Amino acid sequence: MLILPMDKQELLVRTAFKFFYTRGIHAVGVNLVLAESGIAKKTLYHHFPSKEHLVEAAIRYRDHSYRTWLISRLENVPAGKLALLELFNALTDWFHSRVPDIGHFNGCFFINASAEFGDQDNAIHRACAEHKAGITVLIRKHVGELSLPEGITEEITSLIVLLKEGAISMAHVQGKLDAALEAKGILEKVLNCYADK
Amino acid sequence: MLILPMDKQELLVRTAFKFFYTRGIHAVGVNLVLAESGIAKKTLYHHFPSKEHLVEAAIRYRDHSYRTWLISRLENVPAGKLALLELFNALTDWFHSRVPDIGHFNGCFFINASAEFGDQDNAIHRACAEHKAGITVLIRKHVGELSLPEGITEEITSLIVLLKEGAISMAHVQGKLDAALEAKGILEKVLNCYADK
DNA sequence: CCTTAGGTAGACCGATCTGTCTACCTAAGA
DNA sequence: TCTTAGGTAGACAGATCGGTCTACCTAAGG
Repeated sequence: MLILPMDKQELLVRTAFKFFYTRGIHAVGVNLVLAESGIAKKTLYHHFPSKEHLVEAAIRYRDHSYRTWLISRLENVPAGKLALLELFNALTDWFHSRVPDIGHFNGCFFINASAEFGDQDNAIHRACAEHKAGITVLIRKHVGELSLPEGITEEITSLIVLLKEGAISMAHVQGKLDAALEAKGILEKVLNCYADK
Repeated sequence: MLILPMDKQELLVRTAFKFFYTRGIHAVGVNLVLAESGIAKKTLYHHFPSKEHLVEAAIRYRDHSYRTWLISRLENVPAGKLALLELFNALTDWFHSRVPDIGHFNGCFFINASAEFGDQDNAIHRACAEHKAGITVLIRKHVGELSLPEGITEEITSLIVLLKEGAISMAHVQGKLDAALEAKGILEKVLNCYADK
């Protein structure tokens, strides 16, 4: 019986992500990642030319796992309005750290990383912006299921994205873990408003 | 004629804020702040027992200047709905770096600082949360001018805060500098919805 | 068994981090 | 004018940073 050797590159990325997410990127040195993962520095620099590339890999890793989680949440309810409301249920579970797949809540990794790399031209910042754009596309697709006029579809998409981002901020900065529930209540009301017209 | 000696403590705080805001807190060493301000390290540690205390001073400084700016913006329009919409005009000016008082836009300093100091119990994080709570109080006061039932007042306040935080996130992470205008449009529609009922 | 090639370990490098220390400089009061 | 106290300057210390280098270890092929 052969025990498969752990893929060290993936272990590095997962370990790096865990620390970058919980403690911040500049605050975490590669030595800590190496000590925790039991991997040698030479091996890290064999796989990644610099810490920055490790950070980018951590961002791609989180982008994939977060997106995968969110997609599956939205797929498991009937398309349309219910899926849009489910988004905020999912956020609430995330805020309360009830989603093992994506770990203990510590704000949005992409917002946090953008805060540390504020320059819009920075590769890390750009990767964060692309993640957000991808999530917006996902949301827009679900809004499209409502079969509203295109202008309204865009407007609802904007509203949902703004509410979502706002809820993440309030949950993290102020510890208002039910911010997404507030947002959900508001969204319901507004959707009814649109329906009445 | 006596030339008043520059208050070195204030110069330290202003210089520190400038760098912390534009480059991040962990990414900026005290040596850089000292070199830029021309102040000696001993003087810094005479006024502040540690870098962390300097960071807290920078946060208090920003809290004061930002709050002062926002209050004056909201005071200069008729109370009520116009003031609420003016909030988003002010945000738009901020995002486009058209407000010299508060400098070039680089996201919300308090969100950024919270990202670097994620622990809710951390003094820096708590100071950021208190700033946000203070701004929410300010907004609630203006919503109160609409003389709506208390529940509705709270709901509108939540909506505005969520839209504001969401707009800040989108403006910084994705560079959508007109996010506050989108939010304003949505707010107008929603307020009309409430009025119709 | 021997060779060889490539991944691995961790000592090491110069730079930079926060924070300390001594020596000095200046201004106020006798 | 002399004393004295406190703010100031910047060298310094010890730790840690990102990144490099040499020595080694292991597994495959002849």
